Amino acid sequence: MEPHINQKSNLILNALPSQERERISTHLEYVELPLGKTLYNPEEPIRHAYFPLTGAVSIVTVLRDGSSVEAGVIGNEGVVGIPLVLGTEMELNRRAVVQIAGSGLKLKATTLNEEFRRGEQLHDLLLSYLHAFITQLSQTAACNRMHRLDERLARWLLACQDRLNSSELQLTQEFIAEMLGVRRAGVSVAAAQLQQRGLIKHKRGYIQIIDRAGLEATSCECYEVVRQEYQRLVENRAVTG
Amino acid sequence: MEPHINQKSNLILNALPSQERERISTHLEYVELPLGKTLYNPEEPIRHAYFPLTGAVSIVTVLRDGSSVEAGVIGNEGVVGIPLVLGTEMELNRRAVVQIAGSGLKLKATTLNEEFRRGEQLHDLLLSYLHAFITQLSQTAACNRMHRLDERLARWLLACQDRLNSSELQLTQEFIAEMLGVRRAGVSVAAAQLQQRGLIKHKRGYIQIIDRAGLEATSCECYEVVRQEYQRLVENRAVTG
DNA sequence: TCGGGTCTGTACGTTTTCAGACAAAATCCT
DNA sequence: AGGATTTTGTCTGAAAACGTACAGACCCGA
Repeated sequence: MEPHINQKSNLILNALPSQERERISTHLEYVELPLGKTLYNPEEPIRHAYFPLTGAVSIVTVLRDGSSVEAGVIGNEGVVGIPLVLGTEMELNRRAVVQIAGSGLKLKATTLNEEFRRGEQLHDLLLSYLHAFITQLSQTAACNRMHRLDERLARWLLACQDRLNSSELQLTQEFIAEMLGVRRAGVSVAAAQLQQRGLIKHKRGYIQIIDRAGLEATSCECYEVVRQEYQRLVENRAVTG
Repeated sequence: MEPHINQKSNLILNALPSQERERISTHLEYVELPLGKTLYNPEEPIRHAYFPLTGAVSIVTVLRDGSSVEAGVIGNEGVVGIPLVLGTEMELNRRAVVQIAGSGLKLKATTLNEEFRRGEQLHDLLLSYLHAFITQLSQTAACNRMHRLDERLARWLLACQDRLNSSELQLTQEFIAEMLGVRRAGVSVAAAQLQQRGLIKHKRGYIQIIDRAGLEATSCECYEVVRQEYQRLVENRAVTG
């Protein structure tokens, strides 16, 4: 159902042919990804790419008034630091921040670039992943405009759980509000509503998903569309690649 | 100020070294891009890439209820059909539709792919352009959530004018509403407000920009952020590349 | 165990946008 | 010129989310 759950490995690295993977492995360094850690900021050079093993990293657009809105999420199905292979080492408007604590493997910017430019399997896998990420971005752009908060919250919780091994999330409403680009009080109301319908249970700094099917029914279509695209482009390749 | 205005050439093709450009040129076919023409639909194979010379193409996310929201715009600074080089020949959730009538050069999907995979200059230029496009998507995602309609309308009109040789746009409020993901009546009110402040003049199916500086002041920051990124990544390369 | 900091639930009036509708104006076609 | 069609301006009441505020609940460290 959710193939990228419960795997303590990175799907992109996994899909590499053994020779390529072994060569790259010698450059990989294990890192913890604690909640809230910033992997890069707008206008700062990106020094490493991160291949998450567990947990999730949020890519958020930062506005001039300091507010921020999540544009996409990256878990073990992807990699943080795509700009490095696109020929630039920074982003003007985005921050990468750990949303669910976990761990990953990091690779120096220059090494990633060299490997990418060899034009072997990593090259194609990254581009394929990128397409799925772009689908996520464009779907989120529409979602932010058209869908109600409760639908978007349900979508967001589902996407979180996909990157998690359990149904329990350690997140404050304040953090969620910043991701969804709404008031904290708004999240409070929406969460209460989901709980009242028996879909989640929540207390201070904690949300547990009780009824996943129910959440999927409440969520806007965006969850499903994005999931489908990742499955088509990343997970299938990970098997056949 | 707006280097990609007033050039009847495509910046990506322009930036190619002469040998590469000549080789590719033999495969290019001139096409008109009439207002409203659909270049591809969700879940349909993309058969050609389009390098606009004049006019602009809108990439819109299509939702299940048939409504749509613009995710990004592509003019002579870019190319329509990026998925082709990312290893897939379709998009699940997006449509490409001509927003400002013009013309372009089209290239068969397979040819683009072959050229891309040679790993020469086209490869790098497309990826560089892609990064700027991603910046546009992520900025729009935040913009759709955080900014008021009048600010977004101003932003949108500016982006249109950048792809145009004149200050006059042939567009109905209905069309604009669909791009911005709002009601037609909302656009009517917002446009009246901009006109009352002397920034634009509009009548049936027509908008003229009167005070560009004023529009820039009214627009949200998103216009400027995206413009800057295109300048950094595409236009500078077009000169030095 | 007590106090300070953090997090949550809830309230208020306000702003923005919505849905739907209708008539006036502009344009097109014959 | 006349009628049909398209486009626009405006109206109504309603929904959603806003900014702000405050008190209660919870948690942690001294």
